[in-house]
Amino acid sequence: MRVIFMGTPDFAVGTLEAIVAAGHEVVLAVSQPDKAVGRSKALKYTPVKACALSHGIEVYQPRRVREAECIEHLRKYRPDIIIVVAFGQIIPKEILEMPPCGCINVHASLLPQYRGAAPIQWAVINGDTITGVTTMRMAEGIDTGDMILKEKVELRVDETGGSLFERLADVGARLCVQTIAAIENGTAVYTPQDHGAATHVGKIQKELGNIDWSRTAESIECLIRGLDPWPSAYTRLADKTLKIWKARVVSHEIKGAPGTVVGVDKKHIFVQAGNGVLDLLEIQLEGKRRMTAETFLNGFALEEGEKLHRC
RNA sequence: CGCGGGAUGGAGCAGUCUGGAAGCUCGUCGGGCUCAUAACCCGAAGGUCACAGGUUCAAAUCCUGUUCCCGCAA
Repeated sequence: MRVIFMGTPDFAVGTLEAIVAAGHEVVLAVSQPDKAVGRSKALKYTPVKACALSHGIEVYQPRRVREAECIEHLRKYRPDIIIVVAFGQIIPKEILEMPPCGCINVHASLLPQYRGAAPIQWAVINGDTITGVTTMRMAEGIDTGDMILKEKVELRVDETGGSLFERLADVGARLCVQTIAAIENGTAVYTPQDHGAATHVGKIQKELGNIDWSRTAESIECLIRGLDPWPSAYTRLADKTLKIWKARVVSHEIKGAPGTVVGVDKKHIFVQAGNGVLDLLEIQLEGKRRMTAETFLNGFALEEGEKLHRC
């Protein structure tokens, strides 16, 4: 099939690779404009752009796909199908109706749950035990289209946003190729979503990682994993930002006010949460690199009774 | 040149302001204690103080340039 692929971040790259590997003719890759990134503020290709170029696929980076000029540009490529994976812009009706086989989206949740921007992180943050990937034929609303294929994925106890990202990206790539095949040979079944059961999740705001120590130890631990590797859960220590990369719930005792360091030994930092105690296992102080609590304590005199607080 | 922090034995840090003998907490190795130990005690090895210039009788420390790492911002 003649495919137009629309996507931007790493999550979409595997799917693009899989479509190419499946032998489809990707006639155009559409990605968001390159952005200045990193300390040097250098412009960087989006992951999808980099991948497309390495396959010799033409790349198109409109600021707004809904503009008439962009829509007409896409039409010239006469796609049979358009695949959209984490593109980052709303696709207008004209494009949705353009290809004969429709616009297919790969979404990293079990729809109708977690419609919206950051389903992966939220599954971890909410402590879910199961999530998955759904492919659908896109409709005008956000993630409201009829579902085609769905695959469940179980979350591990140490699942992070990053690890789940990779796993779901793999599943999504495979599912997308299967979906295209089903559409091509006419066996695709389109199942409407139960709109009444739908839930929505928004973009991850950095501020979400600002730890509220009065919350339960379990929910903080899930937050830490969900926001790893980006944007990370953090708190404040010695007037500096302290990122927390890994922690473990060790008890449900209350020994002090939320945020209080209730115990320190050579390898552990015990912090009071709302309903129990968290052992901080891997942390990163502003300006320093990420390290285990043991390593951190070799050079930092952390005293029991010290307070961690919101920024 | 967006803002800021940093580079010191294998790891994490102090020392830099106020130049003048390399320090702390660990790890490693050897020995001791112990039923035993990741615990404790004793001892040892291990560092061109990121790199390149400069100032000085003397530079980890002051000046100039370079490289790399990290936080913020995007």
